[in-house]
Amino acid sequence: MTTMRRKTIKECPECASKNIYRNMERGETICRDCGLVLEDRMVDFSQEWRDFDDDSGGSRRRTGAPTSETQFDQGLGTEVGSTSDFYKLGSDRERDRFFRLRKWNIRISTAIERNLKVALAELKRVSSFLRLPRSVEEEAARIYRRAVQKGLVRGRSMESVIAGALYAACRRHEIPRTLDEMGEASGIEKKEIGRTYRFVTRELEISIKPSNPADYIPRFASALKLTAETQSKAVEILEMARDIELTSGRGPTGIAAAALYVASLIHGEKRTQREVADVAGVTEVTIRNRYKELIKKLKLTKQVDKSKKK
DNA sequence: AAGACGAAAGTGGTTGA
DNA sequence: TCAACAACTTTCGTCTT
Repeated sequence: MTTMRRKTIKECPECASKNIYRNMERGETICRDCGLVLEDRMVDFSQEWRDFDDDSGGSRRRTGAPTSETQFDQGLGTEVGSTSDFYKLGSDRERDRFFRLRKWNIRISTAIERNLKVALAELKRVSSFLRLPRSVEEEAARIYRRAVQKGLVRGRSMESVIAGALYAACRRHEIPRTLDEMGEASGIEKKEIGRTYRFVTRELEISIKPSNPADYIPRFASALKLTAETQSKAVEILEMARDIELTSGRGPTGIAAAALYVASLIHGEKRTQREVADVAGVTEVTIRNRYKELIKKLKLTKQVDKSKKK
């Protein structure tokens, strides 16, 4: 069996710098010199764990596969006997008992577990589409499992609960995806995802901090091919904005987009409002509104004008 | 001609009586 | 349960580069 491994990058293809920073949690690899996000959107073809049935197993096999939230039974399924055990049994009574138990066990398991199996396959599909790290995937699976146990899926589609769980997991790990992205990946309308997300987090009492606009910056900046300086300028702007309470109550993506827009103006690598709006999933109007507030309240007018004259 | 700007009306969600 | 409300969107006409 061949296993495709993710190539380890040692040097930045853009500027040949070796100053590479790898953030496993976020699934991102970033060049510290030019700010290029190297692996953010790379496909992970690697196997999640080794196939224990292959012929290289044998002597190396000590325990089973690691337990995992994304295996429908945590990889520790039980089955009462197998039909070959049947012949080891003595009396008729023992045989009766054996079959009864076996039948029941299968009946109980299948309903719930078959659902979980399908659900977790869907979860994996969506999460790999979005290139989410395993930690987030596991968290989402944990949330989904609890939702099923509490009967929260009833009256809702399985897919929307999956999407909601993933959205929540991303937020908890501070690598938020927008509802638009989640919608695109899952094929569920973003309204619906938002609804189930709120419902599930409320019912399961999962508390989630309001997301920090700065969490969106690396991804947006990378999509717009902005330099590291512009990116850190945007973060700087966000910090200033937060200090004077410009950020509360506003949609975090809009603020992040506006900060990036302003930063791109200041650093003379201008992007149109349209371009920034598209990657951030907001409208130009929202960017304009946030942008006006920013330059007014933060007195950035001079900086923007200065770079215009160049 | 493209981009930026701003007014006006509409949408979906939250809040408080 | 309903109405007021804030944030954001859509649409469109006008100004600027």
